[in-house]
Amino acid sequence: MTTPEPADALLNHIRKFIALSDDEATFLLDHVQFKTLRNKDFLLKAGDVCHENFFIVQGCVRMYMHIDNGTEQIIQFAIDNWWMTDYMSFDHQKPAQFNIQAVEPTQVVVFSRSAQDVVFEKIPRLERYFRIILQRAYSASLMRIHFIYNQTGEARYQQFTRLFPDFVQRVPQYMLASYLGFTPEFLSKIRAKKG
Amino acid sequence: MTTPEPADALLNHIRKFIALSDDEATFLLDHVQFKTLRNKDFLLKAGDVCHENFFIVQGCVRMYMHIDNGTEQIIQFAIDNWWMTDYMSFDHQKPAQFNIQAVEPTQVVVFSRSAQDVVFEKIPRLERYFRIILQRAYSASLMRIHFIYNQTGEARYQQFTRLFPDFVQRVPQYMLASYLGFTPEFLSKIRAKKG
DNA sequence: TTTCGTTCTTGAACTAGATTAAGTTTTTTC
DNA sequence: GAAAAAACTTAATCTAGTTCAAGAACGAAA
Repeated sequence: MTTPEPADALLNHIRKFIALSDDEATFLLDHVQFKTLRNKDFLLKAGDVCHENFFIVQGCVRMYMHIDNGTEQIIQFAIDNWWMTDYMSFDHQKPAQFNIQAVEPTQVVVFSRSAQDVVFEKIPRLERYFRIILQRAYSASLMRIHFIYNQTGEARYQQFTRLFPDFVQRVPQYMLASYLGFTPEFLSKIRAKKG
Repeated sequence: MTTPEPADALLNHIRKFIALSDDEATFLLDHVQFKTLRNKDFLLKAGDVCHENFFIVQGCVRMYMHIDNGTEQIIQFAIDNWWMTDYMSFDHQKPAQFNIQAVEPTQVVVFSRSAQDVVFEKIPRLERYFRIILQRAYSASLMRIHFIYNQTGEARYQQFTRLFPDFVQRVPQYMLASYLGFTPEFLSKIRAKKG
């Protein structure tokens, strides 16, 4: 099985939600760029204004923040077919709070704020696509808050490994711990228990 | 100062984000209902399919879930000028996980799923409005996850009272505790410290 | 193969917050 | 305005998860 063309990955995903004529697809593709990232390459650094939205064709990126004690807090991962950006910065064109960085070799589609304005003007239906995407992302993040509040760290880890067994292999454990909201030491302890 | 007409409250809010002609406004208003809730009235009960999105004109509602031990987990509050629904249920037309209930006398605009389909068809620009709203709700909920992970319960309470001093008065403390992710007993302790 | 940096593990001491169980105050209802 | 219900407080005990500190394993580079 071959890796899909980045352009096809994007169009296929959009067409799961809205109809898009060939002309519209061409217009859209004329307004995006394709980019290949190595591990640890940055898409956004905290403090910079975020001018782009990113669609992950293949690979994995993380959104994170530096906190007080010199450590990092991972807010989110994005894998194949997810959009990721710092919407706060993207929307208001103010300095970003978050970093966005590849955690493995990753292919992305880059959709700039200015391109978005042009494309939405020409293809208003595309707003619908993003509305639906955001609706899902939003409700997923509310469910995540629910789980954070009502499950122990251990239960969250078990659930995560059950839902994304392959993904757990792809990122270092300390990143997983940060994403799940506890320390790497505690994750080690959880794993030790069931070996 | 008089309470704004519900219809005006909705139109004013929409017009902060997109242009809306008088004809479009009329068309939209023909497809929504207005509803007045008493304290504890339900907009949605877990298990039912959610067919509506709600705009809070004035008042306050909470979204919550029953959990294992007979207690309740509050996921979200919505006050004036916020939309609230169970997007998971609304989107897929599956049974809702959440309850949505008034916590004080509240006026809402009811925008049904079927009306939404009709209205989006006629006024595609409105998708833009919801896209922007959702973008903000989503990024706010990511920030919330960040704070849950990186601040103590006490710090979250202090921050919340600083940001929404009037709101703290409006809801019972046990609801605030649940929203902030700790027990009512712990909230009592925090408050005792600084009296 | 050695070296260096990064990631992972283990254990002991500690703390934020939960739980349980009364008791008290406030609000609602008849 | 009494009774019942709902909301809040206090204190003792308990635990999930942190912090600190050291060492072990792994991987990349040279």
